[in-house]
Amino acid sequence: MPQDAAAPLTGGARTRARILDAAAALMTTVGLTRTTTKQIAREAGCSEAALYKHFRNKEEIFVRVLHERAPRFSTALEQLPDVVGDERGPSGHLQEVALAAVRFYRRAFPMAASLFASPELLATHRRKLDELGTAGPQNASRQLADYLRAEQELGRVSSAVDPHAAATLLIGACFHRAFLDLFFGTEAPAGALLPETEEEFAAQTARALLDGLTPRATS
Amino acid sequence: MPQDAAAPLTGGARTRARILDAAAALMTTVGLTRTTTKQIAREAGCSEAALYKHFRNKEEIFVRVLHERAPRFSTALEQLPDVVGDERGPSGHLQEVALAAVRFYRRAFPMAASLFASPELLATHRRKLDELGTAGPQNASRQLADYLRAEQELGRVSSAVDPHAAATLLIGACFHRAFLDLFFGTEAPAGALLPETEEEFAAQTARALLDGLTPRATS
DNA sequence: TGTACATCAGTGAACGCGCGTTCACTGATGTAC
DNA sequence: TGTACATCAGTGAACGCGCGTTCACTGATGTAC
Repeated sequence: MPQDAAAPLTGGARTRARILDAAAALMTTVGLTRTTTKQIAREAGCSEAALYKHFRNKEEIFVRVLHERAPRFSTALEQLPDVVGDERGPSGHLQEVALAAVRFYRRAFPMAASLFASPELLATHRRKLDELGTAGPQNASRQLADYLRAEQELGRVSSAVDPHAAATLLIGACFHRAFLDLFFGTEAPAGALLPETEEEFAAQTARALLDGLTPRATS
Repeated sequence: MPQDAAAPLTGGARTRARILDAAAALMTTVGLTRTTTKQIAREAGCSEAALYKHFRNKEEIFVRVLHERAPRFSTALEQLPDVVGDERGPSGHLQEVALAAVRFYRRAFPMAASLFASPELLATHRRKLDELGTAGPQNASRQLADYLRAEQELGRVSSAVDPHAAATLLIGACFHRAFLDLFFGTEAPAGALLPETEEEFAAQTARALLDGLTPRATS
């Protein structure tokens, strides 16, 4: 029986939670393979031996982190089916999704990068995602494409375009932006490499997607 | 005096090259921190001790790999300034850039992911890129944006759109697609997660960017 | 109520292994005379 | 030409350190009678 998330954690469950929190934090800051059991224990405030009361070994800790601490894509994406055709319109919703996506990817990227440091862990994680069916990194653009398709049917988005390709553009841009954020770090880059705030980025990117580039003949 | 790349490598330089090749290959397949000096030596066909005749330590090997073996973005991107206004048109060139970008990122991504496993290495690499000035992950979209801006001035691309945002969309989509390729591995996914070939992806994505989504009033 | 025992989260200290690195050495090549 | 020496890429074996993991143990809590 899984622990009710709302119930206060007692006894061993609290230590377990602290271990997962510590591992998740270290994973995103110093990376998977640089994270040692000693570090996890120190950050979790317990002994190294305690780790092995809750997890079989180090790899299981990271597997559980991926399952229980991986950031979830925000409500913006999940609520898209409910906002089809509403008064706000595709532009506003695309912008909101873009903003949520950048923030999500910035938190998820280090974990994803860590996976590439450990092929077995990547395979394990991929298998779990397959079993779940609805999760996985390809699903953000799929859900966004569904929304665009629905808006197409209402005539609020041009029917000429491939919704999947358009969704891929937006999600991809956010993914890339998150990478750049992480690559250049928090400090403001002197050369103004990333001049926009993330809000500006979301607005400009969503707008560029909707505007398109080709001049139309005024038929 | 740097070694002429065309000249045949002799003596020590050949071993050095084999060490870098081996380290680059392992870096992209098993990841930075999983790569041991023993593995590098085995793959390079020399002793571990030989590594230390050519490099101060293990980290220097990876630093040199990043400088000397990092994949370069293909000619497609560098030749953009020369194809402004030519008969092929923005559509064809965007498609070509997209294809080159996917292939480039698929090779570069594991190296980038490795950087996140080692903050010091990331800082070192970023400093070097700063010194070089013209390199770095933000430059692909910058160069593409320059091309779009030039085509705008010729009236072949709508002047309503932000070239930087549009370039960001295309480059980002390619970056994301490369990630998905790597995440799901080479084997064909049963659920048809990535239905398109990379050529189809490039064509559809470039086309979606040019088409835009908003229906225009026929003024 | 007290007593005897079971359970279990958690610990300090130790273990062995594999890692990056260094050591003393070899053998081939170049060079001065 | 031969001889003596310098240089240097490369080696096998060893080193010490830090890692993940295990061990015997403790102390708190629960429970049966």
